[in-house]
Amino acid sequence: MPPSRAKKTDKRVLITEAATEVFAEKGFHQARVSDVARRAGVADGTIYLYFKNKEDLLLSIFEENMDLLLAELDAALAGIDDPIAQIRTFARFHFEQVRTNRSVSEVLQVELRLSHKFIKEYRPEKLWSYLGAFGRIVREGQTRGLFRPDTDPFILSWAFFGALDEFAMQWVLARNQARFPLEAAADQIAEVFIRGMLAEGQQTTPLEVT
Amino acid sequence: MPPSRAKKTDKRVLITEAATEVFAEKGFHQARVSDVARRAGVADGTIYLYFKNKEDLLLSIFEENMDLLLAELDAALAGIDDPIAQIRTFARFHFEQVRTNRSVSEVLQVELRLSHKFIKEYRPEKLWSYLGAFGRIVREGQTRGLFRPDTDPFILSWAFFGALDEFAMQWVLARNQARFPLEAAADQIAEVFIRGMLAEGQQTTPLEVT
Amino acid sequence: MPPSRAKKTDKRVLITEAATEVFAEKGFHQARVSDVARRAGVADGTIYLYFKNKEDLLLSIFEENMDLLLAELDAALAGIDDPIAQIRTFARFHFEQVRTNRSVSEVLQVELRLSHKFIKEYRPEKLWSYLGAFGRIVREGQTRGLFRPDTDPFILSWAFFGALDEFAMQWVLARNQARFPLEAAADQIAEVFIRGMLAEGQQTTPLEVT
Amino acid sequence: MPPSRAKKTDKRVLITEAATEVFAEKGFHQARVSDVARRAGVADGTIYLYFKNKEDLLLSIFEENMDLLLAELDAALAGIDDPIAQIRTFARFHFEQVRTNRSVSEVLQVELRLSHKFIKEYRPEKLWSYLGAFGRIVREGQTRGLFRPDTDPFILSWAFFGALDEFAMQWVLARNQARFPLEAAADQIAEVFIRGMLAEGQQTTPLEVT
DNA sequence: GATGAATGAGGCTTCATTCAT
DNA sequence: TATGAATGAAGCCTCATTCAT
Repeated sequence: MPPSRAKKTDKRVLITEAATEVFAEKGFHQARVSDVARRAGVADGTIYLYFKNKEDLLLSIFEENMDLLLAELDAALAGIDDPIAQIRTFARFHFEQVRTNRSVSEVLQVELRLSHKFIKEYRPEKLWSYLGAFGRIVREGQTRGLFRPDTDPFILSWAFFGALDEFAMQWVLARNQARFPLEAAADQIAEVFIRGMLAEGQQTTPLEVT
Repeated sequence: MPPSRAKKTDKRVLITEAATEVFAEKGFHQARVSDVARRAGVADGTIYLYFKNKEDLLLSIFEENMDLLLAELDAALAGIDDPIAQIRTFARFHFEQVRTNRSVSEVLQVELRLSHKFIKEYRPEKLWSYLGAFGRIVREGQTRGLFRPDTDPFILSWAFFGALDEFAMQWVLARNQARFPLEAAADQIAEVFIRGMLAEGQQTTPLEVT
Repeated sequence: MPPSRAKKTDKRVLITEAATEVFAEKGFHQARVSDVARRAGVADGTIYLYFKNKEDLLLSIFEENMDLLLAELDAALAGIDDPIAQIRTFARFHFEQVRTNRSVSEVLQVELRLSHKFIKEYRPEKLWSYLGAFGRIVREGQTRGLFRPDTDPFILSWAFFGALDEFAMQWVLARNQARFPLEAAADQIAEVFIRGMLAEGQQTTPLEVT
Repeated sequence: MPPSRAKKTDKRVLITEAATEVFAEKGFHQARVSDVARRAGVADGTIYLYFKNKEDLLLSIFEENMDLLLAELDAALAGIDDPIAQIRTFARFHFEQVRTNRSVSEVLQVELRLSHKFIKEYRPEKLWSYLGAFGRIVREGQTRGLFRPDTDPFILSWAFFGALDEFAMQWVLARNQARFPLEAAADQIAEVFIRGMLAEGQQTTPLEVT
């Protein structure tokens, strides 16, 4: 890779990471472009070499982080066959991401709203893919007779995501984060959704301890 | 009621309602204070007789509607003894509010969360009592041996709220709202949480059709 | 005096006194009309029954306080024949007023500037009368051969007033007012001006101790 | 000096000078920031790259001119040994500055004093060194037996400054400036203070004509 | 006379974006 | 590519004044 191209990439990444942090700390509207520039160690104008405008920067963060998230989710679910185990893994995976990339998850929360509301032409398809993974698990479970056929995968996808995300948000916001134990929550939420969808006569596989 | 007091009250309400509509339509940041004033039929300055600043106006909308919401939630749950029925009622109630007060919901769901101050300092405390209602239902169900004793009412409160709230937000934001059927979602989500928490050997009471 | 007229007079005085205090504390531009109203215990609108506008209120304070000041200065100087003694009395009188009516003197300081600068048609003739008293003393001293004929009463009037007023201002502003001893200053300043104007061969009358 | 630095400096100076003129002409409160910007030939926002806000701009004018003034006063007094001659020079210097920098004086004399912040928090400290020069002259005169030992240098510093300053203000404000002859005033005021402080048996050195 | 809620013009300030270097 | 000084549109908010009661 020629050094010039490497440099270019570096700077873009630098800006993206800085923006993620700044947006997470101050909120998108409260954050100034020059804050991002300072944090990234570049000049204000440099940002406009890589992004069309402030909003584009926000969407890019969303897109890029979701790409990463999706790839990792796929990897996490890859080796698992049992839908029940997959749901548990999904929940744990989500909270692990939150814990590891706190800023990222904070920004995603906000963007979810911003992108829907103000950017009419923008559709958060990456988010749908994320949810789609849960929908597929449910449908697979239904096919196998494991889950009730009358549960709606689409509705429950949003519900499951909302449940995880709301708890994650509380954890992010909490002064005392011990009040919001992520691991316990992952298992509790997964368990409720699993049992809640279980067909008559089926039973939960035992929870594997990690 | 003396006319002068009535007038005073009217004007505050006028402004709050106008602000709710305008914020819902254009978004908080895109809305100008003078837009709200015009819609309310008052002068710009009048707004500042009742609200400290633009953000205070936004937070007041939350404050006032939450008070109302809590009172109505209590009323809705009041006559019901069965925890299972209460959960179903809770879910339906939440979505009914969303549908009935669409502008209000839009502001609560979307605009408020873009306020950094609201998110970071304000929200958790005010939601506590709304969530508390669900927590109480779960604990009562546990006491009666209806729900598993190993479910955590606190975690599930946030999860339940998150599930409802996320779906409600999608409905509010959706261009095609038929994609997000509120009644079906209420029952689906309630059912999953109920079954998900049910103790061994217990069974769901049949879903009453409204 | 009919009670209604007494009442009217009372309220005007109330407002004037409140305005003097408020203007002294916050400055004319920083003070709000409603501050004055609150301090006076009247409604905002009431002020406009007695004064044309905020500026008129300021000028009225000036006029009224200067009337009082002039009358008292005349009384203080009345029984004194010796110009030298009169100058000493003038200086002491000025500082006594400052000490007694601190707010008044603060406001006069500011108004002096405001009135000159912004109210083109306004001429602070009351101030000129105040200064005129000093000019007359000087001229009388010259007539009697006590003071040098080549001192300019007009110039020295402003100089004398400036000397007194600047020191008074420092006293007013000082956190530690002991640093600015008014009595000592009165005598020092009077003495310098007296000796400074004395004709050759003349000598100061001894300073009477009060 | 590199061109970039020169340009930056230029713009700050440009703004300061424009502000001085505009404030002198219209008064601080009547002047709009955009007036200053237009006069300086810059955009409104540019002013805020160099000054915190409008009042900071006003205070900066004071700050910068006082620094200059002090340096020039020191230079003016530098070659003179005789305290009496120094006092005359001081007075002439003060009025010469006023005449030469009329706009600056107008701002310092009038506008600054309408700033509550300036008056209450700022002024005394900054004047200290200007006044200190006079105090040192008096003390030197006392040491040499030229001035009475019972004159208080501190009190007379303020008095001297007040005398000069008051007359200067009248000159600045006067419609007919011939009424306030600066040279005559310089000599009159200096003479009064010199003779006023002279020890018994001492006599004034003759006034050198410039 | 007295009230004080309402008015609304006007200005300070911010900050995303540009562009000459 | 990178810079960062400069831009200038736009909007929140203040507060002197009015006027219906």
